[in-house]
Amino acid sequence: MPEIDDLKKAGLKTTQPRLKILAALEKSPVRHVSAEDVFKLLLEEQEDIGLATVYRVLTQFETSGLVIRHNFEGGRSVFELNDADHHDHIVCVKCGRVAEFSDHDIEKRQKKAAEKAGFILQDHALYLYGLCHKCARQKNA
Amino acid sequence: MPEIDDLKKAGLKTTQPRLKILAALEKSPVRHVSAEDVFKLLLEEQEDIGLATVYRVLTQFETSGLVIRHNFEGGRSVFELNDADHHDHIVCVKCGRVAEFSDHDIEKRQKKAAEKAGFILQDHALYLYGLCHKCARQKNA
DNA sequence: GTATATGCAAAACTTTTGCATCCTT
DNA sequence: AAGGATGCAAAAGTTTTGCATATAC
Repeated sequence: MPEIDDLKKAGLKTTQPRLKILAALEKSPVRHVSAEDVFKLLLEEQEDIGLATVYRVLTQFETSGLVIRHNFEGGRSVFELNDADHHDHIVCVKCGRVAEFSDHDIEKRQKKAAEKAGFILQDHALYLYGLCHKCARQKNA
Repeated sequence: MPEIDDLKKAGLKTTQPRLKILAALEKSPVRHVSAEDVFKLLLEEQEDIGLATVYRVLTQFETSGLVIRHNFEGGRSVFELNDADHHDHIVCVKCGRVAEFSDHDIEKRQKKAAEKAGFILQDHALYLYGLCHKCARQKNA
């Protein structure tokens, strides 16, 4: 059970809710999910885990580096598993689909820009917004 | 009164609340403000404008391009006047100070990345998070 | 005068928290 | 057994909305 090791490494007690939430993130058909989404995924599998717990656990996961929290447009947080490979995101403004990309040069330039502004860079969020090819085709609706 | 022209150009009726809110954004000592911040600025000047109106007007301003809405970490939206010069932001995770920068190369690479992913780029948000020089100095507190 | 905008209060949403109970070690 | 985790419900924070009244053109 690799999930147990993940939790231990994160310094978290291996409880049922935490295991289930981690499994839900892994099994989810969509990689980027809100707390509500996770809650619903668990409901579908008859797992009786409260929404408050989902929020608490996702926040702990974020703190321990297991997941990444995003603040896309729309007000609510979305989460994704933190695989070691860093990447940025492009979100379709019409259908919400999320694609990922990464660009080493952009990263380098970000660090430089931070230094120039007198900051020690700790983190960054780069979100592109646009129309995915499917939505671009159907201008209507 | 240049503000009147701004509103007309934006296709908005020139009402007192809209003028006052626009003026507040211009006069604000801090460039990046939340709806609540605008509301308080107006209160200080004895302007009796409801918070709901502030939200409505800021959203209209966003739609018409007069202001830009940001979703920094922390859950609530912050707004800034949309001066023609585009720039990105770096936010101090400790004191909340916001600095601005711009990098033409990053912009170019964003457009390319979007194309590569099959998207038509419409907008982007690049937020850097770190410690400003003041907060980096005082590691305590 | 007519359509639109505003204020107020209530509602809608997302996220957090207090507290009694349950689970992990 | 002891401390931390969970569930529930209530609260807190932000943003939206319904509706009567006021304002701009």
